Amino acid sequence: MSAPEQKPDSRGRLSATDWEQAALDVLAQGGVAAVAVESLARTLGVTKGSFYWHFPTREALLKAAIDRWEQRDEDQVIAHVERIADPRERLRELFQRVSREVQSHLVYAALLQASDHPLVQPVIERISRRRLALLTAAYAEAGFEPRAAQHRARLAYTAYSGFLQLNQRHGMPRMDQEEYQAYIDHVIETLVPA
Amino acid sequence: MSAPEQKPDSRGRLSATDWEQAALDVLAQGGVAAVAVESLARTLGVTKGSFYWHFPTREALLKAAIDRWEQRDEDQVIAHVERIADPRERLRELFQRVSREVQSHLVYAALLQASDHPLVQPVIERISRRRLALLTAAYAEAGFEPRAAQHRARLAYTAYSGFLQLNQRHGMPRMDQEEYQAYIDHVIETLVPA
DNA sequence: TCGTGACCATACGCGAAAGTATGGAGCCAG
DNA sequence: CTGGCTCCATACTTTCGCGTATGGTCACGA
Repeated sequence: MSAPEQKPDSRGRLSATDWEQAALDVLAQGGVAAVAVESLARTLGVTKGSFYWHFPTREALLKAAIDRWEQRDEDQVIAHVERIADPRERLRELFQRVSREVQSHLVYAALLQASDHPLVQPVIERISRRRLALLTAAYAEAGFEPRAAQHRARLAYTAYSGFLQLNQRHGMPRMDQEEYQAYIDHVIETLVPA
Repeated sequence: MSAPEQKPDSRGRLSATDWEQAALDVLAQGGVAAVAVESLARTLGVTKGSFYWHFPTREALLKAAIDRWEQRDEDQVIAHVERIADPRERLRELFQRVSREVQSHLVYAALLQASDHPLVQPVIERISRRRLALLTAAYAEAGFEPRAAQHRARLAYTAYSGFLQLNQRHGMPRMDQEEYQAYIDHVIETLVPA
């Protein structure tokens, strides 16, 4: 999580990938605004001169990092989850993954916070559609009418995204593991047909 | 919504209240970042010189505007809603108010987006606690076990806040009035005991 | 060894937005 | 009519973060 780097090339030299990874780290914690080149450079132990060799602009880094995240984490989660047949299990797995794989969801929460940014707006829209479609299909498959499936999917998704929002920095007495599990169970019990 | 101002004093002179109101307007649409003094000054037809007479700093305006909003809208909504006896009606009324009184909820959505800001963080935390307590009490009153009431309240609140997030600028094919109503009905049907 | 290219440091320019200094126009009490 | 108070304009300084210009170092192949 906080290790120096992975490919020490020969002696401290960095690659574009290193910058993208570092960008994702600070993005998960400080939001989009925290992805600043001079700040990142200090974190990586170099100066701006390095950055502008690898990337033409800050936006380029942001885009590269987000694309990287979307491919690596997001697609992987979708692919894994959509293999589960039972929709009840599918929803459970989705919410369970919020506790494990914290990093990925922190990035998503950060992107949600900055959904007005012209660069993340299409990403959020894309992911929202995909996840909503996933949930809608699951509910339809579980016997819901098309209209009801859509509504229930929207409810589940907004509950998920609102949950991420609440468990951000702003207070809200951090739930412990036990209460969290109990909450997840309650959600599944409420949003998934018996 | 876009009227010049309400208290033209004698000839164009502004008061601190005018600035706060204008700040809330742009806050609802452009978020916290949109509350800039020179931009606001242009909107009001004056210059920065005016602003820094009424307020010592930009943060002061932000705080005053948010406080104003919290007292005027938030407290009023809470007071009105908590008078309703039936929790089913209480929840329905809460979600219904998202369509009417758009302005107030837009401000809340904007504040949610900027929940990392040191000035809005305590506000969000305060409001979240209050609304969660309201919902928890309602569910408890409706016969839920204390633990279940807390969970259901959390689910309802996160669904609400996530819903606000989805209906921001970022795409998501704007629901029309009919579909919106159908969705609300579905939510109530799902989250409120028969 | 030489030189070329990858990677980085240093120093600067620049634009946006906050905040400051100061003066001016209008109104009201005396 | 005059002094003072309120509200605002103009011009300036400061800060911060992006981006640029330019040169330096180290490795590696010919």
